[in-house]
Amino acid sequence: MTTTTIPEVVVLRLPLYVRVLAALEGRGQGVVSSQELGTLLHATPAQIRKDLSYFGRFGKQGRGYQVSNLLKELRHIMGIDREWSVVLVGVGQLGSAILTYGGFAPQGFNILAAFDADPSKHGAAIGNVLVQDIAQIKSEAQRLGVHIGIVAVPVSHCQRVVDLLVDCGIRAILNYAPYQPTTPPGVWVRDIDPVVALQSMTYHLKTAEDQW
Amino acid sequence: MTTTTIPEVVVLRLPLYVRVLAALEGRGQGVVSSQELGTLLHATPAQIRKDLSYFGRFGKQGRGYQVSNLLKELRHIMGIDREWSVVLVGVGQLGSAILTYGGFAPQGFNILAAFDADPSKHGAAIGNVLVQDIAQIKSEAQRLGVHIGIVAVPVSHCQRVVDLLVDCGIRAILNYAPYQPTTPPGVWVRDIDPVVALQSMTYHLKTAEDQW
DNA sequence: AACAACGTGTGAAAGTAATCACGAGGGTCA
DNA sequence: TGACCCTCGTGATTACTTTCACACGTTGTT
Ligand SMILES: NC(=O)c1ccc[n+]([C@@H]2O[C@H](COP(=O)([O-])OP(=O)(O)OC[C@H]3O[C@@H](n4cnc5c(N)ncnc54)[C@H](O)[C@@H]3O)[C@@H](O)[C@H]2O)c1
Ligand SMILES: NC(=O)c1ccc[n+]([C@@H]2O[C@H](COP(=O)([O-])OP(=O)(O)OC[C@H]3O[C@@H](n4cnc5c(N)ncnc54)[C@H](O)[C@@H]3O)[C@@H](O)[C@H]2O)c1
Repeated sequence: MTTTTIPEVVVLRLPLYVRVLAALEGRGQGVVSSQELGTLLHATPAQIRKDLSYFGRFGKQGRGYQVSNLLKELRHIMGIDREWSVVLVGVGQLGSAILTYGGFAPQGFNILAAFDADPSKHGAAIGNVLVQDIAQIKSEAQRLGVHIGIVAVPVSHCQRVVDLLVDCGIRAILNYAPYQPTTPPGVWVRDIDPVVALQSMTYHLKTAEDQW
Repeated sequence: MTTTTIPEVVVLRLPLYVRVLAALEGRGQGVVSSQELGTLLHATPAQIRKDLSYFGRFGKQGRGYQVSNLLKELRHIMGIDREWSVVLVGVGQLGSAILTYGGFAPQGFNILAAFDADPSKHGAAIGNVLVQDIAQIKSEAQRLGVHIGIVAVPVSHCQRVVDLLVDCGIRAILNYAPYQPTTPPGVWVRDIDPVVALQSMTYHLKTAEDQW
């Protein structure tokens, strides 16, 4: 058995592949070439083929890839052909918006519980969940069999909340606080920070301006 | 004049450098070594030094970097020592949340106007801005001298809205729709999609599970 | 003043990732 | 059936990134 370990860049691209394949399927397209996928993904055909070849041989020479089949395979590879249990920590402005956002559940990410440190929020119902005391998180997380945590607390609390989630056995964390928490090996973190995204663009805007 | 072009990976890291330097400054720390920065950024000291060396020689041997000075320099390099004018397109659930989020203005990103296609939203005041008709965007963007656009419309409208922004002369776009729009060269786009972030983690969760 | 400890800046080396380019098949149609 | 056009999968190549390792300046100590 030849288990090559997959480059992380490839793993980061897989969800994008799934996203466009799902769009193609929704549009009723049966077959797609690496050429066409490349155009849709702003990547070269060679990169698409190389990426997919890490996982198997899904295409047919002379034709391309069968959309529905490739989609099914990739979903399985990524582990998104199943449901994942998610908890949210921090039910403020952002946390409330996340709870009412309808984009997670259809993708198999079910936010089963929400926790906050502020007692005045406990018992409130937002989206489909009841806000609970953060002190309850360990027992609840274990009871619910939670896989993933979403962090929406102020920067100053980010690290301690992440530590808490790790202590609950959670090994994947989506972090909205503008801070990179430290985690033990085997715990995955993705940070979302729109300000950082904006700032990496102003560098280019400025640089374009500068060459007068 | 030796103008090496800066690797994009480096540009993407600069905002993170600024973020931790600002925290260090706020905490009153005067000097920092590449070693310590590396720890805070989960990077090697060598990488920090190499990254900074693209832009100049900011450190002092045997000591490290003066926090406030390095911060000032990086802010200037990134073009975030000034104000940027931003418009939002799509004032729905997410768009409204963005308008009321207090995290952009302190970093110099001023959302000056918001546009929506739905007439029933026109005239509404959300955050500090009035929602206007999308038809007005070109004249308004030009009047306001807008640099950056934020897109929060449904996927189906993403490409056309992006095209519109480009037509307004905007060359930096923060896109929240789960779709990668096509843009002409010289236009910068950053996509934010929490689902994609989650999906790239489930791959690892699944893989960890699989090795029983 | 000599020495030790420290930490930068940077070429060189090692490690990753993207692209090239081509053999091998699949599909189509006369 | 065979000629021709497509497009995959992949080793080889090229390009890019990270890490190494050390000369050299700075600070502090005796
Ligand atoms: N990435 C993004 O798109 C984005 C957008 C908005 C806000 N943010 C960030 O998200 C975070 C929250 O922002 P917000 O506007 O919702 O702030 P907020 O103050 O409205 O909400 C924070 C919530 O976290 C709770 N909290 C604090 N410490 C806690 C703890 N230890 N355990 C559990 N709950 C705790 C508070 O009680 C509060 O309800 C901030 O870090 C902010 O910078 C990110
Ligand atoms: N990345 C994220 O964190 C995140 C979170 C939530 C939603 N989203 C995405 O953001 C988008 C908006 O989500 P939402 O929940 O706010 O949806 P929504 O339906 O509440 O809002 C969309 C708004 O866009 C407006 N709109 C549509 N077409 C337009 C056009 N051509 N010009 C101007 N305005 C137009 C609509 O009138 C509506 O007000 C969706 O693509 C969604 O998937 C992303």
